[in-house]
Amino acid sequence: MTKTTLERRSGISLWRQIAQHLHEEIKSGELQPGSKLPTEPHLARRFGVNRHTVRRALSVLQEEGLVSIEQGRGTFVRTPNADYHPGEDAHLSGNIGREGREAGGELITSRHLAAEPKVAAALGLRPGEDVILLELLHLVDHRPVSIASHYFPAHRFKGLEKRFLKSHSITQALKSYGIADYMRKRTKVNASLPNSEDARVLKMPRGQPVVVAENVNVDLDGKPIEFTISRSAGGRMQLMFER
Amino acid sequence: MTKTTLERRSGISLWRQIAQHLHEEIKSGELQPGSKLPTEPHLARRFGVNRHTVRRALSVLQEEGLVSIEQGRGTFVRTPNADYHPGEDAHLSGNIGREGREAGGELITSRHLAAEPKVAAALGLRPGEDVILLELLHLVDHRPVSIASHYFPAHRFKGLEKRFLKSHSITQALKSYGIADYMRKRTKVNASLPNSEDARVLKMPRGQPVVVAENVNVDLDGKPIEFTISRSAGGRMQLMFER
DNA sequence: ACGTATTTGTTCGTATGTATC
DNA sequence: GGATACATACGAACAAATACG
Repeated sequence: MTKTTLERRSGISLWRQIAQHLHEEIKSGELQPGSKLPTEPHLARRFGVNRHTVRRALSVLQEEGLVSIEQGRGTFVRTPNADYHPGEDAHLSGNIGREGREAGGELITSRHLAAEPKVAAALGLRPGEDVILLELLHLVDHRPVSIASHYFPAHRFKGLEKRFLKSHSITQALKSYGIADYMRKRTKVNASLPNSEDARVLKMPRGQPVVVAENVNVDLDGKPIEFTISRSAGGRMQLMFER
Repeated sequence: MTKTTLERRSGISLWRQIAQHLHEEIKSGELQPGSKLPTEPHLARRFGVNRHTVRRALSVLQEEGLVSIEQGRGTFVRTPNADYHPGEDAHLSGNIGREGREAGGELITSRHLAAEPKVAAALGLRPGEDVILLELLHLVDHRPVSIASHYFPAHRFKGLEKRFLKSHSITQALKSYGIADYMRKRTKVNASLPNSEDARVLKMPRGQPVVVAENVNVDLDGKPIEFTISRSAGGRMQLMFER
């Protein structure tokens, strides 16, 4: 048992430090999935804190889904579910129009950045290529209901930010590049807890989930022109797919 | 300050009882949105418990989004966000096939019950009318990914449970009632945290959100025949709407 | 501007209950 | 039944953020 020292009166509470420490040990593989963590009294001695402090940290890991705490048995590293990739047998399919996206919203940020692998793959680019990000806040009745990050290949849409501001409509801006029409190619829907920034902007508690929808729009030739990730406050609005 | 008595060693922990009590006071409107709750020491005296016990209960309400706790200021009833009903400007539309639903799954429960208002409205019945509930667990690679509650009007589909068990397919069972074909009318997608039962069945932590999809299927005359509420483990599978 | 009271946040200590091994 | 391990509850003290005179 190596005693791990924490920084006391550092401004960061001990349970947060412990949670972060254990989080990293799990993510790094030092603590293998399925393995049993040391007992609470053991961890308390290791970190030199009270058992309550350890319990507070463990409850955070449980909420994150990293461990499962089982009374009388112990605390175990959960088998990650990231290794599962949804196959053809686990999805719904259909055609989605592009209604609703015209409403646009308030522009939060607009900048260039290097495409992360996920964005690059969606847009058919190489990771690191220049992309434009427009981040819009969607308000309904003066209440924020969703944030959407729109990514575009920069080489094809130089100056998109300015053209967007003229009409305040993505569709209009794209038209000025000769994109007469485009269509939604794929939409993936998922749920997660909001990061602190999204929670703040959406004025929602971090414990309340958001619906995350990712979709790719392609032009009439089938080339990807836009990748969107939207986060909608759970309970505040509902994505609706209607016939 | 009216002292509220709790049931000690009733099998339900004190903090749960307090959380439920305050939850109801908020939902009933006894505690108005924006109003300040009594201080923690005050609540502790009122319920005759330690301040820690009150804090545990308050943290639950905070995670539920019912209150916001602010250091140095107090605890306040949050303005509810349930008063927003998504309108035409806040939805996506499109056609959704019914692929993926054939995969069916393992039957968890099958019973009759009185239609709750929500179910009744979806099926075009009066609240309290007899409905059949089939609850299916959907497995992929031996891992549970979603639970779906399927509601049917009982008067139209007598003995549906048995017919379902013969083919293990809802579509097949409906065919035996002369339903040649039917279609998805509307799908609403949302996110929430799972109840303890769903979390247990899906083998997921309660802190991790689920995607909740509600949809109504109608026959070729447009009459509702099935109302489905599915809960999918966030991160484990993705609903996919594809062109 | 400052000090003080109020209110929530963190940490420790202790005791007892409940589930599992 | 006994030992182990997590769950609940109480009490005390101090820290940190806020409100107020």
